[in-house]
Amino acid sequence: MTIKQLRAFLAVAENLSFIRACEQLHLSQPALSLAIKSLEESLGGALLIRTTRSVALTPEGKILVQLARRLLRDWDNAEEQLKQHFTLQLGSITVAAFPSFAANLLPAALKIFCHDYPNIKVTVNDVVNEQVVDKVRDRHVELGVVLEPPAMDGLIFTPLYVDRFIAVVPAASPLANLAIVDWARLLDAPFIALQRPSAVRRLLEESISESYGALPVAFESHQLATIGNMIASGLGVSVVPQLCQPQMAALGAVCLPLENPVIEQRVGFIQLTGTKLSSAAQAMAEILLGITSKPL
Amino acid sequence: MTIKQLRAFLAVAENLSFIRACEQLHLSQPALSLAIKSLEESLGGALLIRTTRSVALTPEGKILVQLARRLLRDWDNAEEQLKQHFTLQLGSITVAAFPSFAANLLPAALKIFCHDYPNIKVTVNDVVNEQVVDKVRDRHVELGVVLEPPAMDGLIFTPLYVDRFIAVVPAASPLANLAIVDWARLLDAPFIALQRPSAVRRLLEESISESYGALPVAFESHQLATIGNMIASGLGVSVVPQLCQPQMAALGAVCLPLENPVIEQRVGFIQLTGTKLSSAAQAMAEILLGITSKPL
DNA sequence: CACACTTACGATATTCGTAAGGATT
DNA sequence: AATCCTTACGAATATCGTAAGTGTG
Repeated sequence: MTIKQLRAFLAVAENLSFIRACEQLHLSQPALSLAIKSLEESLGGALLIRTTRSVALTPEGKILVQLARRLLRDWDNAEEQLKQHFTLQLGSITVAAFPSFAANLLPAALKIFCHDYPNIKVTVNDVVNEQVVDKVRDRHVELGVVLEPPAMDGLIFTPLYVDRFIAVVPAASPLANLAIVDWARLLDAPFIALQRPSAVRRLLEESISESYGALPVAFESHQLATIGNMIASGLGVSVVPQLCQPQMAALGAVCLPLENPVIEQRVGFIQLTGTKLSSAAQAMAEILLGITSKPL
Repeated sequence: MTIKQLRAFLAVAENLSFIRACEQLHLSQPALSLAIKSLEESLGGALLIRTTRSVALTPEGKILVQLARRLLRDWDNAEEQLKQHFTLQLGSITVAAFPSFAANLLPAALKIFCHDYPNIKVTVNDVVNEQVVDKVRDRHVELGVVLEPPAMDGLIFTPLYVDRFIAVVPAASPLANLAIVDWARLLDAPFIALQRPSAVRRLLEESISESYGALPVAFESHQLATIGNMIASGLGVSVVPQLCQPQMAALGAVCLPLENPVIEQRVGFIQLTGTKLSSAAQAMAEILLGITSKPL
């Protein structure tokens, strides 16, 4: 029994005519006749009772009509569903991103994605960098945006751009008018840091420990917005990824290039090795690449 | 997308290996490779990610695995179910028969049928002759056993045997020792008749009205067993189809050939024209023919 | 170099359409 | 005679298996 045979049978059964079924199936009469015959042979009995003037169903044929309707409907639905997944008319993706990316760059990507593929459900996880890696490993998410992590066994990292960290100071600070600031001068002011665990916090500590020892943390918060507000209020200064610049500026803090040392860190997305991204995730990855290829 | 392709895909997906799937499918590697390739092309995207050393599913492939399992299971079930109907391993029939047939000849047929086809459900309707015809017409039953009815538009009648009606008298009756009895002598005794509506009753009245006028009914009952018992008790005599002989004899009544006039009536089964009997009903019909071909 | 999948190609099997046949209205 | 289904047969198509190719461990 094949799909074609079953479609042929159902067409004949519903029309009670070979000729009308032929038109519907775009098939010649003899081909249809043979198809039905071979179906009957494969099932072991007659399905249709043909007189030259009329076509009728045998009792077994009636049973098959019911079965065939359901089988073909399910078949077509499944086929259509999968095609829609490939053509991005249906599906879902889950993405994780570290907080500063999720807050600053991701919304633009999501906007484009939702516009281009309105029928795909997107779930976003805004978690600290290490958890992004974990979630990709655990298959909780298909795609993760991270500050390049040190160990990535079983993961593929695709770089998006290189982030150069920036200093953030109050507008009233004497530093605010400098074209560039260096760490020595920056650390004169009280330092407001992202709370542990945070990849940004860890990076800062690792980067300056050699030259300046421990980070002199005056205030801590998990939230970038809180840190931005604290800086804007003159409570201290901070260092954040470049991509936070718009957010910090919006809160009234001043952003400055930073040197001695310059802190650069690659940002990219990760996926499991050995698995291919779904068409939907692939589309998302391409949008991310498109967004980050433009200068920030 | 074809059944073969889907089976091939599922085999590969479950083995995560083309080679192992080949053995399972009895197919060469290249053929399998091509089958998967054409399936992917027809669906518009990759389902499997092959490195030379391993085979993995794409996200869409995982979706299809779920769909394919269900589709193929349903497909195979349907195919098997229909084959079973044809091989009489599954199915059901409904038969109607007029009461004296249902009581006397049908049980033997049912016994053979149930022995030969234990998995087919049989429903029997024991109703008066006219209702047998109605039930076949209404499609309430597929097969009906009747005393040949006068009008049979839309029905096909297949004769089983010719029934010659017999006289039934008490063992104590002077008639009981005759080799044959005629109506004139029989009607001297009180007549016990089947109650209307009954084809047997109607036949008797039609057959003797010319020679003897109305039937002199002393007692009436719907039940053959009751009539038999009444006769055995000496309350009167009756005339019944020959096929009731065993039942009447078992109740202690004496059966005699009857003449002047001889009443003969064909007994057969009816089915709707334009419809073929189900394999199960066909088998039942053949058993009925077998039983009635032997002398009663 | 051994294994696993893919590509190439000739052979086989199916399926198709045209033409002829048969049966019923 | 007209209609509708079936059978017959040559042609197009699809599928298969053998053999060669490719890439990885």
